[in-house]
Amino acid sequence: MKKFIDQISSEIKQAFSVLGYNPDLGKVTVSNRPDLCEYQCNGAMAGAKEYRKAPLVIANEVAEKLKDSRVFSEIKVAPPGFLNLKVKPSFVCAYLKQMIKSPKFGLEEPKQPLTIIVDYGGPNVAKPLHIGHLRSAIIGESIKRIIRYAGHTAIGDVHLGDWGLQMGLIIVELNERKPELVYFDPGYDGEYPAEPPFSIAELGEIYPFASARSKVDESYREKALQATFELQNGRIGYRALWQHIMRISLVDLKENYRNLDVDFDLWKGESDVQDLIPAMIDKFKEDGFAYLSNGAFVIDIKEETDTKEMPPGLIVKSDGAYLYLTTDLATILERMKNYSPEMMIYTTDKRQSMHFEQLFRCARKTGIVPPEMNLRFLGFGTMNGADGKPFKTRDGGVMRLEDLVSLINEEMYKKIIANRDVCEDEARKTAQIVGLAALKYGDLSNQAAKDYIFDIDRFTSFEGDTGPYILYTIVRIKSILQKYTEAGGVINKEALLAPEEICANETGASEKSFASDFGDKALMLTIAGFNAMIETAYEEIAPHRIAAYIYELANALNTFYHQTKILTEPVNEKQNYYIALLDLTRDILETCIDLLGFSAPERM
RNA sequence: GUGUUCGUAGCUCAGCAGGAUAGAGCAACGGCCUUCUAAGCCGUGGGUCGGGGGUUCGAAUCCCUUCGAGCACACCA
Repeated sequence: MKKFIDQISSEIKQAFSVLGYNPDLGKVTVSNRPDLCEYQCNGAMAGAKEYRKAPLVIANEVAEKLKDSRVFSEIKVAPPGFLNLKVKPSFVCAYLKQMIKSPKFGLEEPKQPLTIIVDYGGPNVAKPLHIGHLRSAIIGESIKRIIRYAGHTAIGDVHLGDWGLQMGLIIVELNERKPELVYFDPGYDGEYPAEPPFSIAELGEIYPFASARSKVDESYREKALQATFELQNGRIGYRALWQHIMRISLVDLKENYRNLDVDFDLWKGESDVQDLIPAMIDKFKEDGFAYLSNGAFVIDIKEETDTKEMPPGLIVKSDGAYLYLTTDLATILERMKNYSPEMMIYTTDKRQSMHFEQLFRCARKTGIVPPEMNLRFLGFGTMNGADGKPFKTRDGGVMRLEDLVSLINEEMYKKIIANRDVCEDEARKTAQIVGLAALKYGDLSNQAAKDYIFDIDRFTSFEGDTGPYILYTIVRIKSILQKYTEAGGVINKEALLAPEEICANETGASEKSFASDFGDKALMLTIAGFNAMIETAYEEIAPHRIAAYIYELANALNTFYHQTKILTEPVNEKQNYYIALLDLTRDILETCIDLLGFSAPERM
């Protein structure tokens, strides 16, 4: 259904048009002076020059034309030519009723649904997930859900880093520690053991150790590079070892992502496209895109309009090994073949923007994707500690994701038992739900591209613009609705009568006695903006739009809540109306938090 | 050096296809619970939107310039 603001706009546009002005001048925006009006139109000022008339004259003409409008209860002209608008409660109620009947609260389905691949998560196999992986998972998951809600097909791919140097490092380190293992014997031709020669705990410890050593020990690093090369070229013992690493790690990764309520459709990785690479590179050479430079194969991607140096894309290293770019290109090739998507979105740290610029240019230039293909890089900022520097543990190390999650859950648990009388089990469960909301909302309420300060005290606070505050609002609504139905009430979703209709049944009450200028009007208008907000969030791929919206909606609800006694309301029509409004607000809030990737408990 | 992102209240952040008095939250201060969850609501104080130019009737928002910060610049991912 048409957006609320567009419906208002078309009313004004028509007036402009009838008066002989450009209808586009009638565009309406939400007021930035809520003390004066609900919506405003600035078209009279914008059109003054073109029509050589004073803006006030134009504005007055339009206001005169609209004085019997079915939409507006008030149209005022303010110098130098603002049109200040208030909407009739009956008009808003009618809109809300229609929202309730429409799927997705009136969000229109796209004319052409797209297939969009969202590449996020990006964990490296055998490396423990740390907080650096958190943002990719949280943001990507939300984007995927937003795309789906907007009516498109989204395919989430975790895109594992399972084929790079870290594998070589692990192999070399393992060789140092357990040289007797058959995997390292080139002459071995028997079956390899089914049981892995290490535990997940060992694996988690081996990588950081090896990585640190490779940075100070040149020959060690050389060995790791060599092992990486041999793994990629099919050394059978290394492949067997790699299988073990993969199996153990994946179990752990899936567990971690499940705890974050992050879910991937595809568990593809760099290794999955290795078979495609040789042919792909041959084709690049054949077509004249790839050429030899300093012993490596590169693709030139400079463009005439470039104002910066653009290094060529490196496809094959001088030692014959492949790189990030190679694998990513092959991945695009495979995705095109399997899913023919219209768009691909990559959610990684913004420091990789150069890489993606190279990747996208290579893909277009070599024809792997058609020129009109929408390839988007959504780089996010660094998560910093309270000091503004990259977040570290107290002893200066990188914090593990699971440690961070339990830290927050513990904090939540303490607050819950301090404030409410609940049993241990429920407190733990609630802490987990609220903790995840705190974490995700804290992240997603910021613009993704910016760095942000991760402040555990702030995020886990129940006050202000936080996840827990949003959940608290939802729980409040649920509590009232539950009491209402327990007392025998039946929720009638469509009981949204306009105040004048309710007042018709109530002697002596005026429309002003409630609704028109009070909390519930603001609440209704916020609700009416839902579909417009979702459209923006999708177009901008911006979860923080949703966060801002639900904060506004929660505020409107709480204001309404405090000035209205709902369960004790004696007039039936009024109470039904309140209940319907609460019910709708809860539905929308829960829909929105689901798009951000978390949920609300029944009580907290 | 080249490019890029960004400088908004004491702190953390919104607002940026130009609009009226620049908004929230935290922190500070003051009110509101015998009645639907006070983890809430209402209110007060706090800002030359880094500086300087320009475009415009009108700029935090667009353009130029300057200062400051982060990040990236072929054989890691």
